[in-house]
Amino acid sequence: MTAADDELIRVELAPAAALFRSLGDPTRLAILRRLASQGPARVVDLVEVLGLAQSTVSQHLACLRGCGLVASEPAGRASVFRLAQPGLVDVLAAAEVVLAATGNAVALCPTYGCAGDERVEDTQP
Amino acid sequence: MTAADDELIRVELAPAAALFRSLGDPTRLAILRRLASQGPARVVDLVEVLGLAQSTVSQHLACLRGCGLVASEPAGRASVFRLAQPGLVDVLAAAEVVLAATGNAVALCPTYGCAGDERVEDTQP
DNA sequence: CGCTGTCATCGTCATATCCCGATGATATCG
DNA sequence: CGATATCATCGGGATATGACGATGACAGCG
Repeated sequence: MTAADDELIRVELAPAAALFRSLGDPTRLAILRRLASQGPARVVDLVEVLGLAQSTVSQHLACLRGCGLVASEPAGRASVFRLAQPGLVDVLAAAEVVLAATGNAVALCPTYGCAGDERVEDTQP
Repeated sequence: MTAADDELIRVELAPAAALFRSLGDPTRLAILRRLASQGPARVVDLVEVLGLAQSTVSQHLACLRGCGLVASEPAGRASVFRLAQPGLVDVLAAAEVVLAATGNAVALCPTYGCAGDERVEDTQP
């Protein structure tokens, strides 16, 4: 019974995990916040803001579009991307609440995805 | 100007990205949901539910504890883990709303973290 | 009609992530 | 006191992830 539950649990949680994983990259998160706060943007605008290669930004946008989180419309010879899920701002807001409660302890985790390499100077050097 | 903004953006978003990344693993997500729905649990209980090695579960718990998402108390020769951030349930709930809106399109993403390897047979073969 | 600007895709590489088995620490029971 | 149960940590290996440059497709400008 538990042997079957193991996989059932994973399958059940896979979509949620995939969503959070999409949000778990600083680049994609920056894209979403930019689209949420300043409205639609072109790829070249995001390239300017992010300071990454155009191919990198395009690939992240393809990921977000594939997940249904953003949508694109052709505009002239460019593509304009916009948020496709208004509910995302609620997710981000709820996350901000948790972050405020934890301080920035989230940056202290030494293992497993918790950005263990960032400097976390809470006190002055 | 943008050159400086690049890093500022990453630093600003790093904690949020780390939080989402913690939530972006099926195993950690299963742990959190279990703790949220059924209350505190010991490591051995989670091992039973997840069907993974004890060292694996312990490491995930160390990650979650390091991030301040769960807390542990010694109880006899065991450790009892519980949710440390009630706000997490709001994050999960907001995510469920987005998932319902996207269907399970989130599982279709061919690249970048969106679980592109899961089978997504919407139509019969 | 040729040219330029914008975007998508491909292949590759360095690194991070995740899982495991083995080992050590600590507390309870007989 | 010795034995056992429970957990934390270490080191390693297979895979996923994210970045880049190069190339191709497509629309608009001169």
